[in-house]
Amino acid sequence: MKNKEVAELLNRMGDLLQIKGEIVFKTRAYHKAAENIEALGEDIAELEAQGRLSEIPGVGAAIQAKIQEYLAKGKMTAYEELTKEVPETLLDIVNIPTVGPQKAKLFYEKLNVKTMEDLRRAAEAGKLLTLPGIKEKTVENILKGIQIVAQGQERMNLGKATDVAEEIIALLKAIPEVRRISPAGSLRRGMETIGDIDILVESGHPLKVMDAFVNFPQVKKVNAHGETKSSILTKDNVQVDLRVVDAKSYGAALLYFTGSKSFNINLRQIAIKNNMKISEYGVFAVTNDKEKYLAGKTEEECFAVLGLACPPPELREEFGEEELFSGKKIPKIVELKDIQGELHVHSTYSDGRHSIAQMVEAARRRGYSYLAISDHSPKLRVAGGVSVADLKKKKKEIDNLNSRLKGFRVLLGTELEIDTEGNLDYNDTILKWFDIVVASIHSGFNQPPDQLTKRLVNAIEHPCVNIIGHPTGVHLGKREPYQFDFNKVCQAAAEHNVFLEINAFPLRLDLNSHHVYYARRQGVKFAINTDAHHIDHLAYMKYGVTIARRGWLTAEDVLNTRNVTELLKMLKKK
DNA sequence: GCCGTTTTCGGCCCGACTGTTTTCAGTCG
Repeated sequence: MKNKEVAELLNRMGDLLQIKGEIVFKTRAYHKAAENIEALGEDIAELEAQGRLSEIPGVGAAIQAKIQEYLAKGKMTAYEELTKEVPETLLDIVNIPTVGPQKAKLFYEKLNVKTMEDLRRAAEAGKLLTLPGIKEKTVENILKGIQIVAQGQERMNLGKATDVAEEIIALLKAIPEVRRISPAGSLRRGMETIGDIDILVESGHPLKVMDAFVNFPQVKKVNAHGETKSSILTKDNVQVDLRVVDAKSYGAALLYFTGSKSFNINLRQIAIKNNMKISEYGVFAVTNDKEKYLAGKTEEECFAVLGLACPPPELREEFGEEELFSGKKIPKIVELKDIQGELHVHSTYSDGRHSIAQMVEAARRRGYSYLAISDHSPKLRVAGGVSVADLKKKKKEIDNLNSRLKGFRVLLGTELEIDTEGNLDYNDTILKWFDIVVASIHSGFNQPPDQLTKRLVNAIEHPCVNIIGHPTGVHLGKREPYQFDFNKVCQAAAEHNVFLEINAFPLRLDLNSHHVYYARRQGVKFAINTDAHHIDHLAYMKYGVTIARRGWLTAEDVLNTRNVTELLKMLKKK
């Protein structure tokens, strides 16, 4: 799919136009079109082939022609022309915190600064100070900004962000002046990766809360310290932004700071159509330039005056927008308490840290009624794949446990290796011993997409395979997903009643929410598993449920919301 | 450059913080 490439190019074009000094609405049009293309569930080349490019919101005649040229010839003349006027390297400069298009333009035009290195030298030589509106403090911030970019501040996964946020929130809660408190931003929406952490507090004494916040022991650096908004960098380089508002604005502020950006813009437009205005301070009726406060104490109240139901934060994303603002009732999406068991965990039979009995005990403590112990198969040597001889022992151990346990069922599972040729580990006779088979790829990530697609589809078509484990192989921030035809895999999975896994391990979160949203519309069903290698990992289930919610899944769409009888019946449907 | 239930022109989301000014521009979310 060329969607990402096209979006990237349009984004760059928007940025360059901004530096060039084009009107903001024109540059915004490029960014808007890029956003919509990135959120597209379909292949943009496919849309073009069907003559449906103009159906993409924000794509009009001019941008459409540019996309067509790029898809046909692999280049965009307008972009190439533009880079002759505005050097591409200025995009790196805009990326520096505190430096935006205006300053980049100024530095380029007055000092011929083209690269980040040029800028650093100009700043250190004091040349920037000769420019209007630039004094020592600005130069200092630019140099700091360059350093931050050089360090490369990475996005963290949802698990780490949750841990950091919980620690800070616990400290804030201990301040007597803090009343309501909540995470906001991408963390509250449950995104797979988080850039910085937003926290919202209700308090009548904002200054006291802010002063305490910027003096927490975790703070390495204070970026901003105001009455309603402060921003710090923690010792492990996580940016945390705190906003403090009063009771009558808390709901409106929570709504606003939760986003997404695109969701907020949609809401504001709905407000305008109804002669209202919405900001972080509340929803207001607007008549003859006068504003009257209508709502703001809670999110529900704000949505209600706009005539809308309050959507769960996980749904407030661009890719579900059409469905969200269609006026149709929002379905009841899956919750953590719907989960009745897990189907992909490891034990000491392969590379898990705990015995089957210990894993089962931990699962029972979580209120589950079943657990499939799905250890690796022999071909994955590094993970101690289970030999056939050990498998017999394992089966006996599980049978013994089941004869003793009441109201709980241990299932014999396997995480079955799909080898580089697309063959499965264990022969068909042995595969029939398992209650459940999770087939996964752990090798040959760099094969051509066709080959990877073939391996996955092969596995799906095998009569014993029930689930495809961590379907894209991504390790967030560490390893790119392997490339394959996701659409073909979805079609095969839907056809053969094979469930795609939402792997809840924070490093993976694979499938991601885009995949889930798209696959659900292809008729795919899912299983949410933690891939636990330790009893503590079972707690990661909440992250998997978050991804499922972001993909608009109901309990119906998820295999392990069923009780064990229904579960086994569904597995037989292959 | 896009878009339309006040439509084919004239709008296009809103506000805080910083650093520079002395009323504001730029950046950020």
